Amino acid sequence: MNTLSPPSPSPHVPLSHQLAETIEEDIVTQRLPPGSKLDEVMLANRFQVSRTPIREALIQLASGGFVELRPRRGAIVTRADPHRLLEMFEVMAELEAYCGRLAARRANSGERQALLTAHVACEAASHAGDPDRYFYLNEHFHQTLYKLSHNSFLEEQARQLQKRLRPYRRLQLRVRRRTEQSYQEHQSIVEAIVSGNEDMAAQAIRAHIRIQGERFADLMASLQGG
Amino acid sequence: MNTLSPPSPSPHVPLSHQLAETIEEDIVTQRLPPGSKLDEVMLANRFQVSRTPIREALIQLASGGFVELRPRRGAIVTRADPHRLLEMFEVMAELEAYCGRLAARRANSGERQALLTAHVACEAASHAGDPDRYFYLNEHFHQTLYKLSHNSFLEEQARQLQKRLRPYRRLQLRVRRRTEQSYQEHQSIVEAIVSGNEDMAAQAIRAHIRIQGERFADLMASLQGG
DNA sequence: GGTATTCATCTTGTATACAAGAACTTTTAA
DNA sequence: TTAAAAGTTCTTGTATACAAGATGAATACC
Repeated sequence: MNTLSPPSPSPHVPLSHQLAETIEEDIVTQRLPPGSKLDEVMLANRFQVSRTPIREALIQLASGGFVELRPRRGAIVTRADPHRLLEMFEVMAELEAYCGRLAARRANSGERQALLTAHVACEAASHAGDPDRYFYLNEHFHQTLYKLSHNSFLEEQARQLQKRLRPYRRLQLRVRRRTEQSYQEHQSIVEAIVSGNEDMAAQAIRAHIRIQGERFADLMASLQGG
Repeated sequence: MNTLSPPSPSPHVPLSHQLAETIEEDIVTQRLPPGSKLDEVMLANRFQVSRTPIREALIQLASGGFVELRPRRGAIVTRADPHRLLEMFEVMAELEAYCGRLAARRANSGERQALLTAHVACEAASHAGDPDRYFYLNEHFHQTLYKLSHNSFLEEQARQLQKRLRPYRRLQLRVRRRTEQSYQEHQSIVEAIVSGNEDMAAQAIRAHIRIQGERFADLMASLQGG
């Protein structure tokens, strides 16, 4: 037995894992909208595999909250009702606010610079009102924030929830001048963290995330009413 | 060999789900300690089922963070290193603190009474220094707290993490006079929530949870050193 | 005509079969 | 004696087979 070289991570990735990632991507990008039925045979044919890895992928997705497994009645893409989404945004706001607080406390100068860089990168897309590009850069900005917390578990939790809320956040940016407003909010966040103001960082982030939940609620209400 | 109780017969729930619950219970109660190898054939024999539902259960457990799936090399019970656990306790502290804040803001008088009842129930076990009984009642107290947040998503997240940290919290209560101290801390929490003092509730809970993480770190350090 | 019931079909849940990589054992070379 | 190499066994990953509940259609009944 060789004790010097550590066991290298197996290069082999199970099919079910790859399938889960692919299907999850289809869900968060709305190619598979909430409520879609996920027929095992259909998916098996589509990906040219047997039902076994498909089922295993669906179980992973269910554990992540992306799909709902109804015993003996198949899987559907989770459809979150507005109230549930508000709750999720509430939790997201707290998680991110805590990331910000820790970032303000723990981030070194290089990391603060990285956050600033990620922020500046958003500027052009914001002013141009390019929601797709802004969406991408915005995600990067927030993920940078998570990393600066120096708490990898918190970072993972935040990323997971970010992904889960992705379809609903995406909608927001189509609202008039939302990208510019979002960018302004980022400005306050960056200032607070760079200057090491924990409370201000937490408060700015909380407000930033909450706005999305509330806007979503408004949107849903208007759709109900119209 | 240790007898792991078979899954309870429940016709409409998939086997894999029951198996996952049973195995998870064995993990959080340390009947399957961190690092244990989870051989698929062995588990299949033990539960008198085929490997298929066993594999599906393991995937669910992996998504919940209870086991680690190493491609082509089998599953083991997750062994969290001390640093990781500190991180998890940090996040738990924030989640629960937020539960407490929302509870102080939102709970009605009946709910406040329920919390008080759950608290008082802990008293006898605390003074008797009965860690097992206190552990059970303590979990109920905290779960009541989660419910009072009036945010079911937050409640679920908190319960999940509570379960995941269970093996490590359980250790704490064996420490001398820890049950009494825990009970005292609960006292401050209850007072804050009943009186509707959000900040005090959040702060008291944060401290309460943090102590566990820090005590755990101390314990690990002493084991390392000795 | 509408509703309940029975039967055929389809889909899911579990078991078994087979293929391929990992672990272990034995052999061989220095 | 130690270490590398080869061969064997064992375990996991995927495919297929089969059983049982769910869906839907046709029929019987009011």
